[in-house]
Amino acid sequence: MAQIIETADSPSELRTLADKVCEQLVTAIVRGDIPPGQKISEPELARTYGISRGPLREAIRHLEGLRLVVRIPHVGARVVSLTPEELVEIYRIREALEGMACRLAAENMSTAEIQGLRELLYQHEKNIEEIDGRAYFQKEGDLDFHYRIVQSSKNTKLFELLGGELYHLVRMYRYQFSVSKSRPQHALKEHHRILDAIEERDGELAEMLMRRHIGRARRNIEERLNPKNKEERE
Amino acid sequence: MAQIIETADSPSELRTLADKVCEQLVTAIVRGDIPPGQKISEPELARTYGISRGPLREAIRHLEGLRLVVRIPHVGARVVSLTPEELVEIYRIREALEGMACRLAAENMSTAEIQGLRELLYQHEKNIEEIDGRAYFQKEGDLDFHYRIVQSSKNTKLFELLGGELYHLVRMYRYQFSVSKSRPQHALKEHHRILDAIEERDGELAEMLMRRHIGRARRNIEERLNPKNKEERE
DNA sequence: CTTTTGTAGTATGTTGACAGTTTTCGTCTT
DNA sequence: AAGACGAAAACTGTCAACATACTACAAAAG
Repeated sequence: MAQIIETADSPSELRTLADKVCEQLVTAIVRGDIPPGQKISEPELARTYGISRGPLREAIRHLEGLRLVVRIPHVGARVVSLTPEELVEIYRIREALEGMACRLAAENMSTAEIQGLRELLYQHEKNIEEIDGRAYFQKEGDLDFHYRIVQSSKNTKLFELLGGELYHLVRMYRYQFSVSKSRPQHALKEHHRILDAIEERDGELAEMLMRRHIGRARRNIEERLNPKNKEERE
Repeated sequence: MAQIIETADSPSELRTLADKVCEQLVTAIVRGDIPPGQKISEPELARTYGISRGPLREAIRHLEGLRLVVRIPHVGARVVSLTPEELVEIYRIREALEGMACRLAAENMSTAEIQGLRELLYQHEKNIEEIDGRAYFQKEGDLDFHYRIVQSSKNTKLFELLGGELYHLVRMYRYQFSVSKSRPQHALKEHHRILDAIEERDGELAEMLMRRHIGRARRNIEERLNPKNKEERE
């Protein structure tokens, strides 16, 4: 019995049941509590969250738009199961989009935002040392950095796109494939370099570094998929 | 009394009312039949389409995901009214994304697809001569070209993104601001050049040409917004 | 005359029930 | 024993009614 949990921001009463349930479902799917490929049973979920099927169906329709579920008329909805190929596709898109976001961030990010982001990185550093590595930084911390940069690009449409469906899908991947021990210290160093470029208002460099950064992550994934053809990677 | 009109593909019966109405509403909004900023009255629309509010609400939820309407809890949904700034933002995103799509298309497009696309361009040429210019080409024809290239990039996620929400928003802009006499012949020539590069499998050049092509369109928009500061554009 | 407040009206949010389709399971046939 | 047919159960799609929140208008107070 999951029940609807009120989230910090947004004054609870002012949001519809569908909105609240949708948010619950997003986190449930992203965290893998509802595993990929699983059928979404309307009656069951309605009982679980203690609501009727009306709002639930609206929530599912929204999840469909977020590409988190796939719906077939008269059959039902299933949680998406990302193929490795699709994941690589998403990383290619991130390469292009976040590269651009980084360039814009270098132009538009306020000094206060830069300082705040630097502090976030220091915090990440501490977390890595403390827990000797992986969990927090891997799962959400890293994405915080990227999220903030996109936010600071001041391109609202870009933020909607990357902060919306793509963001959720990448988060989902992080939890599911449990990114394991993939170079947290190295990534953190790259984050610092990117922020350096932004601080110096060098948009061109910032874009390049971000593209490289994400490109490396993509190649990391590709390698894990086809461990054989290593000779092909540059 | 609009009634639900059956579309060619997809066997009517196999789709839900919500899906059909959603499609109807998309075209109605894109074409401006429901003008930007207009309130979406559930009872009124339900009467109009002869359905109940249940499926209609699901359709609206989907439109919200497509960024075609903005919804406020307990208040209602309104058709988005794109600000010129947002439009420029979208064109910046297209620049990055379609540039990438073009490079991928140069790598992955089949010769049959290339030939089909070339024929489409010849058809556009004829249309421009016949009707002395504007309407068809401006409104939908041009986007067909871009749509097909994205399709031929063989990156399904990219196609979902550009062929989904962004595509509808750009289409909407075309109808609303009625792009007027903005260089159809010139654009067509650029299309041919882009296709040339794709045919020669020169991804780098194809990407550059596409970025320029969209960039010009963006500057075109920017100029119309701020006709004063012309000196700023490069 | 402007502002405020209360009430009526309307729209949104939610529910439960009904209709039609799909899936499942048991039985019968080959 | 394996497959096909058929009936029952479960689920999705749709609807109409109820509850609640907002909106608008009018009357009263400053």
